[in-house]
Amino acid sequence: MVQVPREVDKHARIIEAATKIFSQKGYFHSKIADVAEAAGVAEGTIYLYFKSKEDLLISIFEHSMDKFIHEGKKELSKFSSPEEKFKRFVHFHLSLVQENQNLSHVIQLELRQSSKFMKEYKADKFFDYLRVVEEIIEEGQKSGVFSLKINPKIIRRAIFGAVDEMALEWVLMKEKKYTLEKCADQLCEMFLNGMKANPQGSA
Amino acid sequence: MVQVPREVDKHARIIEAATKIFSQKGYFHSKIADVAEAAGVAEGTIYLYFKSKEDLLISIFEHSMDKFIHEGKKELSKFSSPEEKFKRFVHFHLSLVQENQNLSHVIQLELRQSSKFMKEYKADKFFDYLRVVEEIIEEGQKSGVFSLKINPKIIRRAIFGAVDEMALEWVLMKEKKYTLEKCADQLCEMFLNGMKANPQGSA
Amino acid sequence: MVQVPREVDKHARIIEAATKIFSQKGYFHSKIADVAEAAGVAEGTIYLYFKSKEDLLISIFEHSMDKFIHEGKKELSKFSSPEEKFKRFVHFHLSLVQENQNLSHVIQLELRQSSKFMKEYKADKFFDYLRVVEEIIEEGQKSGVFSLKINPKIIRRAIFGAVDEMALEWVLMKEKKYTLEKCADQLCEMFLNGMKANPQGSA
Amino acid sequence: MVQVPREVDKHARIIEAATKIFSQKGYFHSKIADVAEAAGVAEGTIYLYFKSKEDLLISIFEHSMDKFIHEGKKELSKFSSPEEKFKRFVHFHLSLVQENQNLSHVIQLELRQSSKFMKEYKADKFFDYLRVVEEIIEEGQKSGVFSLKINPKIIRRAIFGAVDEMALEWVLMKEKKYTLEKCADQLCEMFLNGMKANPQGSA
DNA sequence: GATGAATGAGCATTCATTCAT
DNA sequence: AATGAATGAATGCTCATTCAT
Repeated sequence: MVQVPREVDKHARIIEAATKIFSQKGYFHSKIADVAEAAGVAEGTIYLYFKSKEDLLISIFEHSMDKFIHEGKKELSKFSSPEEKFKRFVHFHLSLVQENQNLSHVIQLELRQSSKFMKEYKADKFFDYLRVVEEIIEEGQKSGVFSLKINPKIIRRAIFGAVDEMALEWVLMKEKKYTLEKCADQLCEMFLNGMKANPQGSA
Repeated sequence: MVQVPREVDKHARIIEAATKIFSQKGYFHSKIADVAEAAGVAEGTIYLYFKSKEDLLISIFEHSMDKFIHEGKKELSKFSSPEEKFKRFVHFHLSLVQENQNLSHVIQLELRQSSKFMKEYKADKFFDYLRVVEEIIEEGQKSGVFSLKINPKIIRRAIFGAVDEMALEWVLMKEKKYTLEKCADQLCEMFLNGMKANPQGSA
Repeated sequence: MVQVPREVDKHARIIEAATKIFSQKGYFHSKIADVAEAAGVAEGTIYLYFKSKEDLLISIFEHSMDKFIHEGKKELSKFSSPEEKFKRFVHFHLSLVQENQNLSHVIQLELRQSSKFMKEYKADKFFDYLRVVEEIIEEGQKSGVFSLKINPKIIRRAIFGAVDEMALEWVLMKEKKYTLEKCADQLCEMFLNGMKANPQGSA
Repeated sequence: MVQVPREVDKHARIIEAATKIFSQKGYFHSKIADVAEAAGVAEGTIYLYFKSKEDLLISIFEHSMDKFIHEGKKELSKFSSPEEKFKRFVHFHLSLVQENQNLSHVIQLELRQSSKFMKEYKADKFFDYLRVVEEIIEEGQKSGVFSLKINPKIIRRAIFGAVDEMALEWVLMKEKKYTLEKCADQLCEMFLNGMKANPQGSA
C-alpha cells in the first residue's frame, strides 16, 4: 500500500511544461496545444487547472516565488552578519537562476507581457522579494557597517536590477564567458564597498 | 495659426505613433491599424516604410539608439575625470528615460518580445551603449581612481542593470515618490564608492 | 419536517431540471453540467438515462405530451357539444401553458432547434395533439353546428397556431396586461363564430 | 463609363448566403466558413459587414422586414374595405412566405435562437408588422363591419399566429398537399366570419 | 448504478499582410 | 506613393461525451 505517485500531479506537470515551452518560444508564440503536448495532457485539461493562458503564465511565477522566498529566508537566517547575508543573497539569487534557467527566462521576459501581472500581481510577491534585500541593508545600517546615506528603498531596487541583469545576460549568453560565481563575487565586492560606512564619516 | 509641420516625414511619424501605441498597449496587443490611425496614414502605407510589424518595433530601437549614443558621447566628452563622466552618464541615462518615457517603455519591455531582436540585433546597438560605460571604467582604472579588481565587462552590465531598473521602476511608478535626480545621486554615491581604488590596499 | 421525496426517480429529476435550465438559458446555451447540477446528479449520470443532449430535449417533449393528450381527452370527454368541447380545449391548452411555463417555453422555442425533432419526431405526438382539435371540428360539422366549408386539416393548424401564439406571447410578456382567461374568451368567440354554420347560407 | 455593378454588393450577398445556409442547417449548426463560401467571400470579410454571427442573423430579419412592411402597406393601400384589406394581408403574408421560403424559415425558427433578438429587437420591427393587422381590425370596427367585442390587441396576435403557423407548416411540408392560396382562403373565411359584427347585436 | 476528471474536436473571431485601384 | 478593402491562416477556449474507478 505504498503511496506511489503513479503520475505526477497534473498541475505541476503543466506548470513545468509551460515553463519550458514559454521560455523556448516566448509566451505569445507558444500555443496551448504545445504546452498540452509537452505536459502529456489534452488541451482541455489545462483549463481544468488554469483559468486561461495568462493565468497559467502568472501561476508559473507564483508557484516558484513562494518557494524561493521561503528558501531564501531560510538560507539567510544561517548567517548573522549583514555583509555575509548580502553575499549569500547575491549568490543565492544567481544560483537559482543558474539552476532554473527556463523559469528565470519566463519570469524575466515573458511574465512582463501579461498586462494583468504588470498591473496587479507584481506588487505582492515581487515586493516580498525586494523586502529581503531592504531588510539586509537596514540591518547593516543599524549595526553600523552600512552607510546611513544609503536609501534602502532606492538601493534595494538598484541591487535587484544589477543582479537580475547579470543573471539575464548570463542566461542569454550562448557561450558562457565566465561563471555566475565570478559575477557574484564582483557584484558583492562592488556593492559592499559601495554601501560601507566611512569609519570617521565623510563630507 | 500655430505652425504645425504640415507633412512631417512619414517614416518618423509612424515611428513616433508606434512608440506611443506600443508603450500604451504592449506590442502584441497593438494593432497595425492602431498605429496607422495614430500616425494619420493608411495601414498599407506602413508597409511601404517597414517590412513588418516586428521590423517596426526594432526600428524604434535603432532609430533612437543612434541618436542617444551620439548625444551621450558628446555630453560625456565635456568632462575629463572618470568619476565626473560616470555621474554624467547616470544622470544622462535617467534624464533620457524621464524625457522619453514611452520610448523607454518600448525598449525595456516590448522590444524583448521580438525574438529576432533578442537573438540577432541586441548585440549591435545595445553593446555600443554598454561600451560607453565600460570605457569610463577602464579610463578610471588607468588613472588609478577605480580599483583594478573591477572587471569592466561584468560591472558595466551590473551598472546598466541597476540604472535601468531604477528607470523602469520610476517609469512604472504612478505616484512618483522621489525624483530621478535623487535616484541618480544614490546610484552614483554607491557605485563610485564601490569601484573606488583603495589607496593602501583593502581589508 | 415537510415530506420531501427523498429520492425521486432520477429520470424525472433530470427532465425537470433540463426543462428549467433549457427554458432559462435556451437549449444551445445550456450546458449538460448546468442540468446535472440542477438535477443534483453527476454529469455522467445523465448519459445513463439519455443518449445525448438532443435526446434529453426531445424526451422533455415526449414525457409531457403523453400526459397532456391523455388529460386533454379525459377533460374533453366530459362535454358533449362540440362548441363546449372547443372552448374547453382552448382553455385547457392555455391553462397548461400557464401552469407549465418553462415546459411551454421549451416546447415552443427550444425544441425546434433539434433538427432530429423537426424532421422525425414532430409528426407523432404533435399530430396526436392536433388530431384532438380536428376531431372536435369534424364532430361539429357532422352535427351541423360548424360550417362544412371549413377544412378541418387546415383549420386545426390555424387554431393551434393562434392559441399557441397567444400562449407564447403571454409567457414572454413581462407585465401581464390581461389574463389568459380573457385571451381564451376572445379566441373562442372568434373561432366559434368563424366556424359557425350559416343557417340559411352565407352572403 | 456605364456603372455596371461588377459584383453584387457584398453586404447583400452575405445576407443572401446566410439566409440559405441558416435555413438549411440551422443557425447553430451553420459555420461562418459555410456562409463565407456560399457568399464567395473570405471569412474575415463577413466581419467587415457584420459585428458577429448573431448580428448577421438579426440583420437578415431587419433587412427583410423593412422591405416587407413597406411593400405590405403599399399593397394594402390599394384597397379601402377592411375586409378586402384583411384578405390581402393574409394572401400577401402567405405569398411572401412562399416566395421566400429560406427567409421565412430563418425568421420563424432560427431567429428565436438569438437571445439578443428575443430580448431587444423583436419588439420594434415585429410590432410594426402586428400593428398593420391591428389597424385593419380597428378600421373595420369603426366602419361597423367588425364586432366591437373583438380586442384588436389580442386578436391581432391570434391572427398572426394562425397565419404564421400555416406558413410554417406549409414550408416544412415536403409534399405540398394544398396550395397556400387554399390556406389563405380558409383563413380569411374563418377570421372574417369570426370578427363580423352581428347585424342586430348578440348576447 | 454513479461519478467527475479527462478528452479533443470544433469554431468564432482577429489581424498582419497584400494588392487592385 | 498611398490607400483600405479583402484575405485567410491561426488559436484560445468550450463542452458534449467517455470511461476508469
